[in-house]
Amino acid sequence: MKNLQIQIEVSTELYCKNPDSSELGRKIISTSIEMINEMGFESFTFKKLGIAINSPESSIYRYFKNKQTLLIYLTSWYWTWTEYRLVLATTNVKSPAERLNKCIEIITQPVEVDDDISYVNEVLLSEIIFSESLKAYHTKNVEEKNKIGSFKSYKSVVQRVSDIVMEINPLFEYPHMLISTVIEGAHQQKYFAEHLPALTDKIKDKNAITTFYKELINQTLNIK
Amino acid sequence: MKNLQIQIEVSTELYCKNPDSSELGRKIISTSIEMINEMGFESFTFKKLGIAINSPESSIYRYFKNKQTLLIYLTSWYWTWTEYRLVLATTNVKSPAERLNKCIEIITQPVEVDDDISYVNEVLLSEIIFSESLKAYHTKNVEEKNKIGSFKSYKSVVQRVSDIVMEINPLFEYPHMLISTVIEGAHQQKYFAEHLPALTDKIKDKNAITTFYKELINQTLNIK
DNA sequence: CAAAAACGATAGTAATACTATTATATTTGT
DNA sequence: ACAAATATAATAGTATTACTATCGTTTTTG
Repeated sequence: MKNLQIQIEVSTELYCKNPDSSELGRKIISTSIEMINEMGFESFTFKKLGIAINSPESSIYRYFKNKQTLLIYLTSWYWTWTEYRLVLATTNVKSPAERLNKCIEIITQPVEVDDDISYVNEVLLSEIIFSESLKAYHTKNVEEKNKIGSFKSYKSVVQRVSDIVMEINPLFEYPHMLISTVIEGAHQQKYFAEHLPALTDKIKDKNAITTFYKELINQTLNIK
Repeated sequence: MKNLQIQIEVSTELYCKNPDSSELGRKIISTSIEMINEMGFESFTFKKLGIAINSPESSIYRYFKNKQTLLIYLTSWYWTWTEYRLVLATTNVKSPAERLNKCIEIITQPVEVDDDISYVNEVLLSEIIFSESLKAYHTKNVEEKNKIGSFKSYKSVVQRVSDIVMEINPLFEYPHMLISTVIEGAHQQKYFAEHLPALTDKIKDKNAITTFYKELINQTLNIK
């Protein structure tokens, strides 16, 4: 059941040629995920990627307009995949509070096991999302990118979890604010723990961040 | 009382030559604040700044090693200044809950009036902090920058507000997480409201974000 | 008023983020 | 099986960015 193959569809606006459609395309995705993880998004370039996969830079440009679009592609893939995970984890769970709890776990924790089937390493990809995804939408051309649907899958995840919040507390005025605060917060806190520990607290166990945001939500929505 | 001049001291590690010490230095600061606001940090370059202030690019490099360091200088200035504002707003307020409330207002709202005395336009600077400051520490060399004290003033603000949280609820385990979540969250929500509204909620009045985070904190700490 | 420091003007470099061209290899429709 | 279409490799080239270096002139300061 765990290993059934699902096909992640990414909006056609996010690539020139679908990387899923060829060997080279898949190599571009899998290798870029590894490289961005190792060197960070700024240091990563198409030239370096070309050398790593033994293809000229110009071939990569046939798949992606530029490296920002590649990052958006990756985040889009991640959030589409994550929405599947949310659906899977919440179907047949009656209690909305329990469903919300499950969702918070999924959105606040990096992925720990790769399914080993596709060319996308989900563990490394989730690391990228946690540490680099905000660079996908913190640019001068956000609105343009947003207009062509670049952030649709992320927004969809926020909407889905917000819907559960509204189910629990229909009078709560800021469900989207709450959920995007939790998602972005969880990413940041992990980053702080690794690089700027003074901005966060001693992480006793690896679930501390999830625990914190669960509590935050339960208190805010008066659950239990 | 409002207009008494305070001298903001920025760590000497953050500049080559103190921009506060010369006409050119002050022009670099005031003009870069305007330009970063207008065009965003990515589009801003020392070459463009040089043209704007009618000085060669190389003169700017005599003050700042590079544009990232300039951004860190600006954020450092802002947080040092903000800590003064926090002190001013909380001295002689006995109730810690009331002090915390005041602090949340200050850290979640952009500045609205400039003191018109110094060469630093605080209104524009706070806009930069809200929309661009995360770029100051989201780089490959964060730890190196952190080691030389680049983020000291930001950490100091987080610490100060966390101390109030601990005063209110000494058993609360995650005061720094809570406060940095609120600061970063407020910045992001403002950005979302402007560029990606689906990730936030209808902002009825301009204090909606502050209201949201005040409530979040009050609920989390069981205040009132 | 002499020495030091700051500034302006100009030039130059390596890296980045692309675009363009053309020959070769591979796929695919019939 | 083969011609046509498509994909890729190889190479070259451009504009911009992020600097560094040099040097003559002005300004400051002890």
